[in-house]
Amino acid sequence: MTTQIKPNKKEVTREKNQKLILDAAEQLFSQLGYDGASMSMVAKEAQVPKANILYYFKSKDGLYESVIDRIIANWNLGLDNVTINDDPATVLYNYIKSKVILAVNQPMQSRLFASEILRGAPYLQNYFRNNTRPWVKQKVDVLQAWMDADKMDKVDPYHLLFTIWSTTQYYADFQAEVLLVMNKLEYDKTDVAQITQSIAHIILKGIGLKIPEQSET
Amino acid sequence: MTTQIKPNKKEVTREKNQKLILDAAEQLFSQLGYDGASMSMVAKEAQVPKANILYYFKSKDGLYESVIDRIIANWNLGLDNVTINDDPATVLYNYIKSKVILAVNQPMQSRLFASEILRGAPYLQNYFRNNTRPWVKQKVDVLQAWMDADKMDKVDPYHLLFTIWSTTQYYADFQAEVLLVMNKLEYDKTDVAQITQSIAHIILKGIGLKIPEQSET
DNA sequence: TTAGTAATTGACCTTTTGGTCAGTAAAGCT
DNA sequence: AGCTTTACTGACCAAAAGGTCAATTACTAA
Repeated sequence: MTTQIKPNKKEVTREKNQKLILDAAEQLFSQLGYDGASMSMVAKEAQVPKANILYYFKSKDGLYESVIDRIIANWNLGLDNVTINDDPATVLYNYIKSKVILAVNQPMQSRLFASEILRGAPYLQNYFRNNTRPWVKQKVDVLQAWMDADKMDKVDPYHLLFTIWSTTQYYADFQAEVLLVMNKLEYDKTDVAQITQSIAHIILKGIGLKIPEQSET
Repeated sequence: MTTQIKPNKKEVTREKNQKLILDAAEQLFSQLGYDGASMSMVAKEAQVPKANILYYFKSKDGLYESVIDRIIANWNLGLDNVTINDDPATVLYNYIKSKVILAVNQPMQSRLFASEILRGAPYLQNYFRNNTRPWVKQKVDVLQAWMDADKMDKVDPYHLLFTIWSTTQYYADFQAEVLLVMNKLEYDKTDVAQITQSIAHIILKGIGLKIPEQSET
């Protein structure tokens, strides 16, 4: 006899409504920024009374924080379990590729983070301090080891990471500019490959590596 | 006998006050974004009555537009007068260097543009269409000519430009993140050189060029 | 000087903002 | 079923937003 988990209607509807609200808030915050999006807009978008949002999330700040927390929870920084024994070219190529795919297909979250950082990252400070910084430190060590072993050029590993982040995120955060300059209405399917190829070519060759053979998916 | 330009006290004070207001607005908009900065904050910062701002600039939109216009007026896209006969390495190295210096020393304007683009560039659309796009087209042609002449690797010239823009601007727009990750309080004097060197190394080598000999300033 | 015009601003207005709260509805429990 | 507790929400609020305007204060030109 399996232990039946109590359905608990209350929790179910609460979770459902919270998801509705968080989805709407995420979209609006990423589109309009913290100050640009209002509680009533979120309420309207989520088709939920405004007071309900306040009931769940206490305040606008609370809602915003919850949105950020949820993104972080699903946020994979990538490059997991990289070791000195891995092949730098393969690892970095895949990292670039995955970041470009993310930037083109799911720009919202990147933009939310971007607008948050632009304002001094009031809500992300702890995240950067406690998560990103140690994560970076670890990758930097691996990069340094690769350099010491002459597997790649000696460049500042921090700036190398920033280079990868900036070039890839650019296509999400500055999408409007990219499209205007290139005179396009939206990214098309060939763009992901084109962008990945260009960035990977420049960065990998730039640190003395070769683009690895394409692995079929 | 030199033609004496009429002092015209009215114009003088108007210009002086407008500068005061625009300076304050530029700072606040770049710090807090369009929605985050209010007219009364600008008034307080500029030490001018709020109604005065409205008198000069008609509306918040008008003020914002004037701020952007002024930045654009002083905005030098760089890479002027580049021709096929120039040396790609020198030209691109100097471009990267000047952009890094700008990013580190005057991040405000870059951030204002960034937050504008993040929101879909409502006020910059025309600028991108009428100025940036043709400017880019011209540089792209030169880059393409260099590639055709085998002076550098064949990569998509648009994405090459985006790569330069993204990597350099990153240090202005995402300064908060960079500093947090690197555990610094602010950029120091060595950073400009360090950043320039890292970016130039990766990008120039990445497109088959060599960093030119340092020219003394 | 002085009339005419433009510049300036304190007081005021409407709308929207984030947020509260008292009352109602809906579970949950025995 | 009936009682308790939690979930919900319409109505409301003070503060702040952007913006107007009538009255006052400069300037300028004759």
